[in-house]
Amino acid sequence: MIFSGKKNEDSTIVELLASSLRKDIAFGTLLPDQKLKLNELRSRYGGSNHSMRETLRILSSEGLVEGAAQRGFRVTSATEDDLRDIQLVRQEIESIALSRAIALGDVAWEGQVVAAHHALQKAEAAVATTPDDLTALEWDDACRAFATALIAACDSPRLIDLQRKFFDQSRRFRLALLREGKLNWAARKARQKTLLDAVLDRDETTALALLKEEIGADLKA
Amino acid sequence: MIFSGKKNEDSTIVELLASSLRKDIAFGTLLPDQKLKLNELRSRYGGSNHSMRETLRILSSEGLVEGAAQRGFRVTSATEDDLRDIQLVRQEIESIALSRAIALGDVAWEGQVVAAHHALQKAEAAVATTPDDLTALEWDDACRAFATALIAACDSPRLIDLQRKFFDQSRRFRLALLREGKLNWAARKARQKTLLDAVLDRDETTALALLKEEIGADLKA
DNA sequence: ACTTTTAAAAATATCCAACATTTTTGCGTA
DNA sequence: TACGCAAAAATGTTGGATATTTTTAAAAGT
Repeated sequence: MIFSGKKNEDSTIVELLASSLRKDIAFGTLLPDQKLKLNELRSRYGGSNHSMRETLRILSSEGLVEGAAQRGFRVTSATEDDLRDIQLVRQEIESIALSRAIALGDVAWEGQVVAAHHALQKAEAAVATTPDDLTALEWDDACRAFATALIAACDSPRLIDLQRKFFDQSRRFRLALLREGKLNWAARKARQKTLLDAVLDRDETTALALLKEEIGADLKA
Repeated sequence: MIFSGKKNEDSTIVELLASSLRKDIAFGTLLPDQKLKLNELRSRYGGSNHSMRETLRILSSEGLVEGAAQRGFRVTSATEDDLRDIQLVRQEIESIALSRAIALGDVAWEGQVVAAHHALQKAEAAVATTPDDLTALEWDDACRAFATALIAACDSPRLIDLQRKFFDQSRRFRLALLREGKLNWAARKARQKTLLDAVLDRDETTALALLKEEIGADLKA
């Protein structure tokens, strides 16, 4: 790989804006329920009003932002109920997908999973010691990569897409837990290892239980 | 209700455009994989450059259209694989939601379901005899309303949203089956009635099995 | 004081016209 | 036939202008 790991696919302005806003929503710079006025956003992030509108449409489709006709956009709220709902959907979607992946996956898939798990271990260790923003982002990405790898072999583009979407919706909550130091690193490490082993053993029942637990622990202290 | 049943919520141009395009995609006026050039669309549906772009972003978030950076938009393809995938996701999502609804629903919910079933019966009878476009649309809406009512009590806004989204993705396929006269009205009627009864009896196992069958039959001849 | 009304300000939604950049197309040449 | 290049087409982006709607603030009436 010549151009290093993190490929910056922001080929258009709108995608660039979307990335910036996504990050700021994840880190809480833009708070839940905050009104997103076009001109304020433009002076902060740049871009024309149309680009910004398009950006907000995109974020809206990702569930990070909500728009109402004639009334503009606001950051999606993040109540206890929202958290529960996201968690529920993630558990269900990823369970279905993981079942299928366990049934369908080949050796190449197993390789992906092992690699993603390895990267995740490193990232967790790193963020546990030095929890700055950049490390946090990399850790969060590693979490996502692991979750994605687990279901990569599910043979359903739409399930994969849903997994991605809901993981992104859960970012805010996970990063908040990290910030508050409420993550149990030892327990996570053990659970992730056990999950990995169950997956490699094609032990569906155990794997699903652990996956649900992992998703739950990811979002609630 | 003063303003009759079908509330036209297209308060903005973009929403209006989106409705038009949605309909044309559902009916196959816009074909799968067809390139959607902004200027062509504008001369056909009206609206400015930006309104049309925003519209396409919306449809894109609904899975009806796909966009690639610098390469514009095209109607989402509709292969056998796509059909299978949509069907799979619908079955899984709606199963989860229906389980929850059966567990959580109250009498008011049962009422909704009964009402939606009744409307569906009428709509199926109507479309079976006079299959013009308008009747077809009303029938399709009744199908959606029934499916929506079934899961309305699932207490998960996101599951409800997913149901809506994937139902809309499946429209094209269902309307195609209708056009080709491949729907078995008698079997549908019987199945829907049995499903209704199972739901009212809170017989989860039977209800789920029938729901999956119904979704399958809805999309494959 | 407390609504209700009204007027002003702000914000959203839309359009037009222009331009830079990228992709696609058509054609001539090796 | 395949290749490369120039022309044409299409996308992405901007700025400015305007209509409409929502929000805010002030004024009026009870």
